[in-house]
Amino acid sequence: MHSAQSPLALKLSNFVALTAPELHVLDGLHRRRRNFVASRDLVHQGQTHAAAYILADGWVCSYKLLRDGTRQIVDFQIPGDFLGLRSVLFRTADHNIEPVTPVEASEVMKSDLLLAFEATPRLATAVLWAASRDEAMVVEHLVGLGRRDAVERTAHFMLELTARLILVGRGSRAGFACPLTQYHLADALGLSSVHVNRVLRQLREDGLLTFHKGLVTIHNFDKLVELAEFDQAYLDHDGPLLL
Amino acid sequence: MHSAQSPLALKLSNFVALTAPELHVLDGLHRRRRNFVASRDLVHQGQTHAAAYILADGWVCSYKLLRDGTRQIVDFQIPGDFLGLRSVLFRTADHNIEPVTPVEASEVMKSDLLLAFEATPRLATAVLWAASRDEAMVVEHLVGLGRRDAVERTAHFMLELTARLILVGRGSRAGFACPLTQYHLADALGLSSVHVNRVLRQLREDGLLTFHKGLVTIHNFDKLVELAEFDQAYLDHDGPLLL
DNA sequence: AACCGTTACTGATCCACGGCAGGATTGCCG
DNA sequence: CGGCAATCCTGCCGTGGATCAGTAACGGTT
Repeated sequence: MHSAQSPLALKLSNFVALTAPELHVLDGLHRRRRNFVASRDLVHQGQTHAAAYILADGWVCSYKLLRDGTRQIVDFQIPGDFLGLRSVLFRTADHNIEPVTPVEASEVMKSDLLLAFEATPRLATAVLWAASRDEAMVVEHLVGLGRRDAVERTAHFMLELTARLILVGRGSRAGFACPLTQYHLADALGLSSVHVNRVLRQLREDGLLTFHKGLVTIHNFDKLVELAEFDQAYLDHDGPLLL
Repeated sequence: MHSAQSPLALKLSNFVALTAPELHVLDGLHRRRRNFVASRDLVHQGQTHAAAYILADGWVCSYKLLRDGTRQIVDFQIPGDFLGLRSVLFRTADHNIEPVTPVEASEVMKSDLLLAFEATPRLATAVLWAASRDEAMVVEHLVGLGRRDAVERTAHFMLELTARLILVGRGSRAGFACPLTQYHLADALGLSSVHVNRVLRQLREDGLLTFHKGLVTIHNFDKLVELAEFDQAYLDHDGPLLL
């Protein structure tokens, strides 16, 4: 048995108090460790039969490539997140997945997952809950791209990351370690990298947040939430809150 | 037994050839008919315990409201689509749902759905497939908001609608009946209604598509696909293609 | 008929953001 | 040490689309 809890177990324990046998089953999913280097695509558009993974360490991003060479990052995955769940259930992948950092992940096969779910239904519910939460975040992302200006959008994005990282014990309201470049931010936020730089400067000058040297420092959490119109519900989960 | 096939049955039959008993089960979900008038919200943000529906006739939209009064429409639902699946599985709704037209829908309860899935696993797979397809469309929508200009985005959106409507027999490559106003388009595309108007004019002047009097007429399908960088895979499904 | 609400359409002005171009900083590698 | 590649940062100018401020066309209601 591992000494430290996996990020996934940590995340799920925010929603249901997991029993020892459940934790054990979860642990069983983490055999078959694999490592990937940064920047070499892990999955690419059109690929059939990609595997699914649970991220143990490192960050990856899922993105779509456009004809003119630009790309739109749809989502980042951080430790504890599932990776390519959809593309394992269904035919070909419709997007690319690229490691942002070196990545450590556990390959999970469809059958293993289904077995685990059968053995521990509460686990299945918790995973579904987490997946549904991720989907809600994609929707928020969409809303941001459509209706928020660059500053609000960036602030919102940072808060979202904060909320997610807190769940896996890798961040707090004071900040977190962030391996993203300004180019990554640009591709995710639908901005040019030049403009991202300006936005970050403004956030810094307004005393809200600093993005520097792989470290995001939040100086004024409440003002940031106010500015971004961030839904606090993501953060206010004092203990397991599942049905 | 109903004389005409339900839009949902029609849609699913694009992916799996449904057997008579499967169709029967599907039909059973369509008891409990309900009607809604246009424009009065069917579900609103924060509402707990909203029901799930299968749309039989009419269009609805799901949107998020922002502080400044603007809104972002995340998706439209057309006949054959599920409605609020997520918000029935999980606690409170995080978005609003508004009928665009008068709507006829069948209320489905969690238990009914689960029973139907148990009885006919292939049905469950088909529904999952459809849901996953919808999710992919939300992602495409996101990409459009982030990285496509107004004209491309509008063109892409129209093609997406076309593809979806074809599946339920309410459209063709020549066009479809469209109850949306230019304000709806604006809220979905992240544009001002003024600009939507200009974009539609340009599409019309370029001989690509006309949006007039509740009718979308496509004049040059191929050029539209080219302009919007639309993924033809959505349309090329000659017969059931599911595992 | 006169009235009203909704939707479509247009022109003038403004500004958020993109594109380009160049400089500074860092870290890596021989 | 010097050279190279990322990444970060900034100034200047162009532009896509927002905003404002209307007009026009169309039911529907009384």
